[in-house]
Amino acid sequence: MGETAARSLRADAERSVRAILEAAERLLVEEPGASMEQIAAAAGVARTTIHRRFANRQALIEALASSAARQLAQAVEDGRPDTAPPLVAMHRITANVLQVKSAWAFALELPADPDSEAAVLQRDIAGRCITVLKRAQADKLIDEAADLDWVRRVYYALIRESLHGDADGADPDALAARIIDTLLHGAGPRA
Amino acid sequence: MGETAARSLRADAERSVRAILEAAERLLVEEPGASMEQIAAAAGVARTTIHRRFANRQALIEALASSAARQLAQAVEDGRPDTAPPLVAMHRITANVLQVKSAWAFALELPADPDSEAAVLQRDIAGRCITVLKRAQADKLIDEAADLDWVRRVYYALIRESLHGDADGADPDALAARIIDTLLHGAGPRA
DNA sequence: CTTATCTGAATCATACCTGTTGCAATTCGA
DNA sequence: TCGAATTGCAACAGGTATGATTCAGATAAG
Repeated sequence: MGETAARSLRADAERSVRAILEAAERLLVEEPGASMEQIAAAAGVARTTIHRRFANRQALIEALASSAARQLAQAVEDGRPDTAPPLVAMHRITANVLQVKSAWAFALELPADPDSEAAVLQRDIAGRCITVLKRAQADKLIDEAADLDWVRRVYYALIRESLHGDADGADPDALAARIIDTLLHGAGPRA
Repeated sequence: MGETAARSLRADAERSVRAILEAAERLLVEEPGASMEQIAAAAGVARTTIHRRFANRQALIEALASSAARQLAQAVEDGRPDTAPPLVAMHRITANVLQVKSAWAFALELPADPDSEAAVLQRDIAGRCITVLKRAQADKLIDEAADLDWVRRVYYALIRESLHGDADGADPDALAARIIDTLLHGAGPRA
């Protein structure tokens, strides 16, 4: 259990798994120490059912991280990082990522075991991110001497900060615009 | 117990309190759920001694947060935020803060109760921060239309990111320089 | 419809953490 | 030096989380 993709779960079982993962995210983001009992209750499921699907707490957490990472990767992909004009791609990706991250904040902040599926996906995503930044650099949007890894980290930090501070109601596109603008120009006076 | 300043603790008792707080920071930053037993062991102290000084886990955490917040406030103050030239103050404060934050990462990331001493201090510090930014704005270092609260949040995020990613060995002044540069100019091409 | 699967409920055993107390030994401080 | 404060140790009580097991009933699937 707790594997990447259980082979052909019955429909109701699959529904249970989803409910459990969503409830876990909802509770753990508020209270990282929440008990399996509480998670089960929030999922509208018996505690035994969780143990049937996930061998232990650890397995549940890992499944949560994998599931969220997969959605995040999809969000990035949907922004066409390889084909869209860099600035457009950055905007779209940022807006998409903001939405996924606001829904799976706990799972995506989790310190991942380097061998886990989640970690692999996160590395893929970081690679994609660097790719986009390189394309932006080629378009003179980013200084040619810039350290792209630092730029990527700043980008991540801006996203995180946007999520922490602003009410969920805020328009993702507006937030994305502010992030990109800050990333490229900082706070200094405009030319 | 667990008060802001215990009145005249005996020398050995004060040493114990310090050892406990330092051990708590050291362990909790790695494992937020570490038991009192583990903390006591790391502090070279019996578990009962912790309970003598701090009524319960909560009280220990709050004392930890207060202690760290006080040190952070001191670090900011040492940068002369009101009198030094804005750019100098920003550099000095950033370097000082980096050092304190790397030593008390757990305590300073703690979600503080709005009424706690730590929260009050954090608000004071944020105020000081805004003050410096205003002075920088008056000196044309920051765009006159900039949202200073957002700038402050970005500044915090850059500090956090610097701490997470870079080995502790890195030179605080170099990190501070990069933070300020990124805050003011972003990643875009230089004029 | 019939079967294989899934679920909830009830139990059980185990382990761990927390907070308290009593006491003897040690250490600080005046 | 003498008394008070502090500490370690041991033990205890109360609580809670975890995981496993069993079984009868509900539900999806072919």
